[in-house]
Amino acid sequence: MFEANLAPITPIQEAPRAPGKTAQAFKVACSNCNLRELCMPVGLSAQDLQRIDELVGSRRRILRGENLYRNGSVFENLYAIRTGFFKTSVSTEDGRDQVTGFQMAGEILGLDGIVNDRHSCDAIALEDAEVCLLPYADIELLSREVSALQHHVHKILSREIVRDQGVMLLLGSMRAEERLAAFLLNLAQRLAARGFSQSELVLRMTREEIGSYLGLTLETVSRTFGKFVADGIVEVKQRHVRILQTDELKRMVTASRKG
Amino acid sequence: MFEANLAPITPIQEAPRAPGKTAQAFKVACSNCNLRELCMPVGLSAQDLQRIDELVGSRRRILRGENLYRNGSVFENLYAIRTGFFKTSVSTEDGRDQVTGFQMAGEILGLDGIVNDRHSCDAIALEDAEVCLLPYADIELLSREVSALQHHVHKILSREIVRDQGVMLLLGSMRAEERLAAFLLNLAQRLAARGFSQSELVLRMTREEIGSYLGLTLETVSRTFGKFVADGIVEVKQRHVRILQTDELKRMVTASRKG
DNA sequence: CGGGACGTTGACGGTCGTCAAAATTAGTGG
DNA sequence: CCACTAATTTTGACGACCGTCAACGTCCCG
Repeated sequence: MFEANLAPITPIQEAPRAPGKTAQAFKVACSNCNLRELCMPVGLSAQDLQRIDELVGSRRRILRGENLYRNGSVFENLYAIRTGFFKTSVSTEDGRDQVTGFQMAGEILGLDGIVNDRHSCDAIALEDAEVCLLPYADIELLSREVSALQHHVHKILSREIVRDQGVMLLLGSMRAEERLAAFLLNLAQRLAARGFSQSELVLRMTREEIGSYLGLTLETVSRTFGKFVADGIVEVKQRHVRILQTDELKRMVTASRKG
Repeated sequence: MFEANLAPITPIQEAPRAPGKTAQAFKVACSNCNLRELCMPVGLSAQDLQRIDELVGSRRRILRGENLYRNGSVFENLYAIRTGFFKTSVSTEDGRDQVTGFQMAGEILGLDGIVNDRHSCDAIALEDAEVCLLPYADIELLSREVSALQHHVHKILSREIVRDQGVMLLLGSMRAEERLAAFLLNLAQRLAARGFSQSELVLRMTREEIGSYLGLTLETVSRTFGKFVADGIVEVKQRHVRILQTDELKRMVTASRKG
């Protein structure tokens, strides 16, 4: 509903790594990346692909709870998520804050920074993560020469705008049950597009973060989960959710309030 | 709060026109347009400016109530508003709908269409309007050569994303009074940036459209206006609004719910 | 094992949605 | 220019939904 449909790709495989050993500084290569179909334009020539390989500067690891960037910090890069899970949130001086999205592998972070050369929200890792740095100046340079990249950048920006419209629809016109149903369906769909189960998912965020995203309190989120369980629509064990009746969730989102 | 601050420019002057006479097909010239500072990159060379002049195809008049484009229609152009006032709204099959924004002179419409080659919302004129057509294919072509244009397009897209974040904050965490206060301040600020009065404004939209935008019912909007009037914060005569205490409106938006 | 973060559940009340009716304005055609 | 109808706005009464506050339970990690 909020994201464009993505063709399923092979599940993400993390290279096994000896415990305690620091991550090797792999040379980044989009051409080999199994997230390529999510991040990159399709139908590139081998030559263009290589130039984009060179564009991607390096990777950065972010630990759970750390900021990838902060509201007000200088904007220099876009970030492609390789592994891990993020939230973005905006806040006001007086402490009100609002989660504006949850981002997973293959999605792009940092688009908010372009307009003012500074970021306008916080991006925080909800689990240990790794991102590819995409220096914005290089993107502009290269997309002047590779029109497929140019168009792809425009699409990524436009997709975010369309996603935001969906969130506004949710926040402006849905009730608690509809919001949570839409949230679960959206997560499940995006995970499925990455090769994960369509019906089984692990929430990476707290009830409070879900509530902030959906414009609800954590108590309402908890109670609504409870109602779904009582109705046999989902099973919930802490952050593990199994969707039993996808169609019922869809019906809730689609059903008009007045009908 | 939602839009970047814009330097005030001279008020918009419509060329006087004999009644009943159809609008002349003016040759568009951005270089002479008094909205230039809103639409266009700054610091262009005369040569680049001329090339952008040529990019702008033609103008189109939209009558009040007509669609500039519809959800699902093919995306071909961006639109720069020359005169008039628009709303954009998304809707679901079941009839739920949500106003996602109100747009005025100097602002750009159509960004949602880039990602899927089709528009994902409706854009409807709230008063008779005139827009400049910006063929998207030409924008891509030219912005490969004029880097200032390229960057400007990115900024416009990014600005919309930041604006949307602000709307999410509003819808997700503010109460009725705070929402309406933020709405009025935002309108007043944007009008002031166009050379209009900061304190006196004419609403181009119904209470229902305001409500849809703010995630409220039209009754709540009406009642909240009534409360503002009773408190001496604004004067309201139908769609004419005079802001008497800007600082009080600001206080309402800034004040934490919990404080 | 203990402390803290997180989640659940209950009671209560406020905000705002719903329904209804009246008032005011805008729009249309004679 | 006026009458008539539709659209918009206002106002009231009522109650549902969900926020608030509080207490308790559970999980995780050092």
